[in-house]
Amino acid sequence: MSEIKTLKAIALMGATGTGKSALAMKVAQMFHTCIIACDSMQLYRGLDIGTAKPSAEERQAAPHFMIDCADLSDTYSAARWADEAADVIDMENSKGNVPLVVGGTGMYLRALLEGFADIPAEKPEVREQLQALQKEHGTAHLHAMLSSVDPVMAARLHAGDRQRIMRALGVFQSSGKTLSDWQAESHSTAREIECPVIVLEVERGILRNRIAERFDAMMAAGWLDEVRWLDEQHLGEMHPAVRAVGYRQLLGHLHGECSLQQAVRDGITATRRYAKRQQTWFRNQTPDATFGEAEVCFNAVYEVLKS
RNA sequence: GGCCAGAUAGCUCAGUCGGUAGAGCAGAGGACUGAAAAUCCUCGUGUCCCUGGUUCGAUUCCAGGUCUGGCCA
Repeated sequence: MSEIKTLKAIALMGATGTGKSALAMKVAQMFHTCIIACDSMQLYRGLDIGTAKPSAEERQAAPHFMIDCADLSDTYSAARWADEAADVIDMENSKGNVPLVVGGTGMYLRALLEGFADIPAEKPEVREQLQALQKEHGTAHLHAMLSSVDPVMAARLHAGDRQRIMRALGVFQSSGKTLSDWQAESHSTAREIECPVIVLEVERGILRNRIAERFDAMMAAGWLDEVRWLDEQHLGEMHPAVRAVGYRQLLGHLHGECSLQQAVRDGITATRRYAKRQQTWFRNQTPDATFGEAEVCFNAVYEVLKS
């Protein structure tokens, strides 16, 4: 039994394109601390340009964690990220550092701060069967299945929400216990952590322009070659990387579904919608956070780190 | 200059046999407990181009005008 210690970190979150990484770099250098990427895509090796991954120089200027820590063949999850991030925080704390958790993946931060129910992994063959069923009979059929097995969860989920429905069925068929029971009964993996959350906000209209400009810059930097490489990995359509914003649209073009120009346009739109979803998340799921523009966020981080 | 076809939501268009109109996309808001850059839910009043005519009533029919395409000169 290790003694219970309180982890200390500070989270700087924000939608894609808000400039949180640049702000985090500045603060990390100023206080000689490290950055833990809270990003579900930057952790994959090979996805560089399209994920706006920090450059080698930037990673040298300030230590970064949870970047390039997985192969594309790995299956990552919020819980796994949270466990590994917590280890990094622990290690850095013991060196006297308060790490900056920086990114836009809200659920990963939630997993770190609140923990998840301790549910055993789903069996891969169960998942495959469910996917086949979904393809053949549709999502509503799976929802009906869930209703007979876990009515509590079924009532909570919309009949079209295939991802969550498949998760709920997968957990039940793998463990013999319903997801709602797991979530209600199981002890949480929550750890002791002290981590103020600061959310960098940028006015929607400005963010929209920035997203378009950045998308073009990524194209100019050779993003399409990266997507060609990704295509050659033959990951299958369920892999997170091939469904990621921008990658998905550019893959569509490579598969002859539309012109490059159209793929870029659709990719920009998809990125904007993603940013909007992130803003909705932070606005409503992290109500205790400090919200503001760069200066407000800098001051908030400064107040925490100077002590 | 002449002829033809258009002109309806931010965009592409449907429709109203004359009773003031609706889809897709875009956009906005929301949900979110191990794929989350995912997955899903909700939201449609707009001088129906302008002016006049017919009519109880015109966005719809008629005439003229303006603009945009196409064809002919």
